[in-house]
Amino acid sequence: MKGLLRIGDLARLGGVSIKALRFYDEQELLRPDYVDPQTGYRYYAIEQTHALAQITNLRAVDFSIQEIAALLSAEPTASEITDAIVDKKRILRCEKTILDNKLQLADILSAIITDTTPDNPVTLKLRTLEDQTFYAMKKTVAHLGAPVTKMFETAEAIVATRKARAPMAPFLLFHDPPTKPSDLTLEVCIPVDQSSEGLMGARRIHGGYGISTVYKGGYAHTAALYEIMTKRLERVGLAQSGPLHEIYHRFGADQEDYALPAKMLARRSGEYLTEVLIPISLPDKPKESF
Amino acid sequence: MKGLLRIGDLARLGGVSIKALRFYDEQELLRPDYVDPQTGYRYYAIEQTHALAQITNLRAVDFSIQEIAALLSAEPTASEITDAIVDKKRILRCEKTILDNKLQLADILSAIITDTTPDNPVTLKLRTLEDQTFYAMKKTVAHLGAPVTKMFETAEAIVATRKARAPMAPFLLFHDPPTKPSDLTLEVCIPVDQSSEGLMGARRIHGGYGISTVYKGGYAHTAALYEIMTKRLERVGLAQSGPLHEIYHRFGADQEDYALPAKMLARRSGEYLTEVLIPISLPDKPKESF
DNA sequence: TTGCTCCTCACGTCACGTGAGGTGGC
DNA sequence: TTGCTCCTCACGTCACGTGAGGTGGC
Repeated sequence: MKGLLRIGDLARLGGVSIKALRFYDEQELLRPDYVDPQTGYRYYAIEQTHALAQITNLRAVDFSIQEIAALLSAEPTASEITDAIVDKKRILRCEKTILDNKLQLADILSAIITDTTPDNPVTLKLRTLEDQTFYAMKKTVAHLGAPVTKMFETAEAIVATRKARAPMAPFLLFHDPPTKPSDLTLEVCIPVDQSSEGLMGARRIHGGYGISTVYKGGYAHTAALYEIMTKRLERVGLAQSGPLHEIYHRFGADQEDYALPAKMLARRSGEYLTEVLIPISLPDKPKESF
Repeated sequence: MKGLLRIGDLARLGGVSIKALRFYDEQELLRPDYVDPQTGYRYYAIEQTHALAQITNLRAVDFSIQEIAALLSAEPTASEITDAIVDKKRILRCEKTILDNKLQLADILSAIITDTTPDNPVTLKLRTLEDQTFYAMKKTVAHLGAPVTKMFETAEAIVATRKARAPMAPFLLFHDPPTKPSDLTLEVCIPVDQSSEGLMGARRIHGGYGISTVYKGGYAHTAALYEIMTKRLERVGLAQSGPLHEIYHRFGADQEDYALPAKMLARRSGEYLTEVLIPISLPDKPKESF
């Protein structure tokens, strides 16, 4: 095969591995100019260094093999390729933001861990909060307990009549510290289907980060945990960026017509499962989608 | 199983999938508190939410399952964990730099592609240059041709006597534009083993980026290609950051005692394979190792 | 009882890398 | 002829996701 390159020659010229070339062949991305039917040896023309360069150029900026195949098989114009590169740059910037967020979370995690002492062993969890749609009812009440239960019953009943309940835990937003003795402004939140965004009173929370911890038993613990957590945030230099969330993963409810999954309910308060969550802000917000 | 969580409960509380929990079980990272021998059902204690939080916290900052298993199985102190996080941050920063480089390369690639016209169809290849050790001989010669051949012969012979030849293509650095009519300062470079760094005249190039193209045939093309490439760099706003490289992938050589692989050699100049490479600089340098 | 939860396989992901075991080419 | 190159399987990577097909639990 005079004038043709063997696979190893092209690999060296193109700065790729032989295995990569065999893979590109298999993927029909770069077929050899000639394959010896006897031996299976692949032979490439010198001009194929340019085809290979196109592939490696795009690989160098994170195009996948599939993307390259789709792009190049259509005999693209220069602007079609540069448009694709613009799209790819957007993705690369998203990935940078994700890394930035991880670096921030790493600092937060370090701080939290360093601050964990034997007399303060609560394991705090970094939480990523998803976007969420819920039905909200906000009120200022004299105290916790019965008035809040009433609010939840009313809210759940309203959502139930709309058949809009999403099977997620309901939660309570504290617009005042839970240690405040009276006139607490609270917001009862019932997750609803995304399709119910038009529902009166429906609200949407956008994603973010928080730290949280879960406990079992009656609600007496929340105030104490909140104090521990806010003190740690202070020591660690983190700012609370929103209202305290109390999330009811398992709780008591008398009425059966709420359309709640049975596993969310407990008969005795000793079986309750409650998450205490404090939102925190990172300087850069995560991009949620590519 | 009173008081224990089923896998779905823990998944919801921890914000992970059931599949993830089964995987952590299989990896012996988080075993259920109890497994029903009849049904295989996994049951978890509520305290395991904290163990799960440790895992998800580390996962959130890019620790692998193996790393987490190794770290947590040793009952680490707080500072052992934070040390590991510091290491991980270094890696995350490296990955950010890599993304930055890709973004830069994307701009360069766009510019190169946009600048490709029918009367200027040379496919330029983005090249990543590896660190390389070579034997270098620098001289100012009156013209190309015989004096350069002589330099290569001398250099190859010296390297051959040391048995230090690395099986890579030799190359020539142009410290003047190849279009200069006389008194060209050139540097002949013969790749040697890394172990030969102490060799007299051995030099090391550090990695970087370049653009290059390969051609077949006699050396008459280099000057013209250099002109085309530098003009394109100018139009595109890129700065040449080092001497032109002429890399001899397949070339003529009379003597047999150079210890060169036969496949590097050609009998007729029509069979020569030569790469013309211009180094370019990116604002940020790549980190070569983690 | 029905529907929901859980179970265990088995396979897919992405772009090759790493052998194993065997043959072709100069 | 020897050593180098090349060939084709087959398997591994990483942390699960996606079914298939079947059973347990309230």
